[in-house]
Amino acid sequence: MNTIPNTLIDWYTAHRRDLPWRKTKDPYAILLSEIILQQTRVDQGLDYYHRFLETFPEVSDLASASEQEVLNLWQGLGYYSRARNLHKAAKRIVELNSFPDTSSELLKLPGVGPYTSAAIASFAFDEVIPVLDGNVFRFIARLLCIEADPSNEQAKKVIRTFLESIIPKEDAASFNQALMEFGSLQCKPQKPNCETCPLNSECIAFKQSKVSSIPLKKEKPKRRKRYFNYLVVLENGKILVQQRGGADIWENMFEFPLIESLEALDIEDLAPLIPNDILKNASVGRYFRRKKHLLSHQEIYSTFLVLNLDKEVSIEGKKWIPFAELEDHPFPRIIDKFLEENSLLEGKNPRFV
DNA sequence: AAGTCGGGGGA
DNA sequence: TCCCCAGACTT
Repeated sequence: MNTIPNTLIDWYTAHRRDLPWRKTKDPYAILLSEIILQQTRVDQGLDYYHRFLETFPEVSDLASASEQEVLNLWQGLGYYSRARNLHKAAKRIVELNSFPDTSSELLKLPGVGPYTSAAIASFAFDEVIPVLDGNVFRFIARLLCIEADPSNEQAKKVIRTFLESIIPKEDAASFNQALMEFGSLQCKPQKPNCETCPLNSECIAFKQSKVSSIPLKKEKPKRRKRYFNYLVVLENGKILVQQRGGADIWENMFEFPLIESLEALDIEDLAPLIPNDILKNASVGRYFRRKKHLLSHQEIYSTFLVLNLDKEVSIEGKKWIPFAELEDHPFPRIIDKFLEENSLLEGKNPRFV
């Protein structure tokens, strides 16, 4: 008889991608990969995984780094609370003197939720527990024809119960890998290849022609519009930056002095809002008009106004850094793009000066 | 239970 | 443009 697990494992053997975190049992490396891959496609996270392992080969290396170093390495990947929590988790593991080796202990680590704790417990410690990520939800929801969206806790419960009833006691890890890989490559979101699917005869959604409508989609929240007017304040090869606070996007990351407004501002509207301690010594340089930057819940319109100072004045809550030290500071993409486009990351004077 | 947290690749 | 990605945390 050909059970679902057997079918999946056979499919996996034939179609699996060669991914680095599948070649190790090191719980730290697996933790790293799982955190990086939260809400992130494999090809987007791959380089970060290698860089983190190279920079911090062991969990103790990560634990003894500064948060700024960790955020700096995470720069560009998004959802930066993952980096801050990963750093906290590493410190916790070092304190514990041993790596948590059960899903329930792993669940206590910051940034480690139901999916990630199950994944690490399964892949690193061979615990018999099913993983339930977006790929698995989609696959099983279609197989059982569960018309719900992925945030539906009741549907997750049904799916978990089903998975627990079929998960093999021996090599549950391969079964879990196969589950996710199948959801990702075969039972994919758009245009799944149902005609050649080895499970189509058992797929209720397929029989009922409901595959394309499962899982249900949640109505997308509207993006809040924000207007970020950045001041690019320069003086003798240095630039003025500040660190962002909490309770907002990009917590603890750096940016230029910011004037946020509820509406789009013209440069005439902006001028009177520039802090006096900056403005009084400044000559106004180039003005970069609005660009749009999309986040999942926000739509940010940015402008950049260059101000050249003739002497370095100290400004409360902000610090001057030489161009060459920009690369040591974690910036959100909106700032990093500006730095790139104007050659500021090369330690030279920017293009517009 | 709903809102918030990034960024990018592909259709 | 829209969709969605190896989700978790806060409110």
